[in-house]
Amino acid sequence: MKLDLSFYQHPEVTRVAKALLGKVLFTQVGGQTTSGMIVEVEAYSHIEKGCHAYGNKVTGRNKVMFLEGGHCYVYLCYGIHHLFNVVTSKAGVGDAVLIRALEPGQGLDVMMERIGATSPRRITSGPGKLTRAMGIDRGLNGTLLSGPDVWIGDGIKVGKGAILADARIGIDYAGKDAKLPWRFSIKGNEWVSK
DNA sequence: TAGAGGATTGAT
DNA sequence: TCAATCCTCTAC
Repeated sequence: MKLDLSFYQHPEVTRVAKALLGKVLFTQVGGQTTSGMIVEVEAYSHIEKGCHAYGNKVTGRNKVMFLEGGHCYVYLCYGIHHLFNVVTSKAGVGDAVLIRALEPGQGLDVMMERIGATSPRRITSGPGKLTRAMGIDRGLNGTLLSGPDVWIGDGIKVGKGAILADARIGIDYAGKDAKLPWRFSIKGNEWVSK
């Protein structure tokens, strides 16, 4: 069951980020269907420096972030890794949630083959790896999560007490905004990134 | 048009 | 701790 696009259009990006924990991300790429439960996310809002949309600056790369909630924002980092984000809020705002880790579900053998792993352990534990495992690349940038290629479905319910909030990773350049506790994960889940 | 740097990862 | 690796943004 795909989530309704209104799910993503809530004005508080941190609330959508927490609500995404326990949901299941599906992709259908190259005729192969893969899925994984979301266990770790980070929220990014246009009001803070860690975000590509900071200062309402629209560029060729980040323009997808200013579409309405429910779009995919996929971009290349360090020339090597694709990172997968879900745009939230209304059109013109510039908020998004980065998916950092999944617990593998359907299509395990396909994901292992894409990573080149022989064991399912840690094949989706990190934002760059999960996109490779799921077959996500920039061809999906700007697509809608209600489409046939990538979507998010209902999963398990994660209670407030089971959510761990921490500082985000790899954005030291953002100054004090780097300390915002906007990384959310499912407490004790073994698939969370290290 | 050139130069710098990045929401990462895996090897040293 | 550091290199891989290339796209994006900024400054000239």
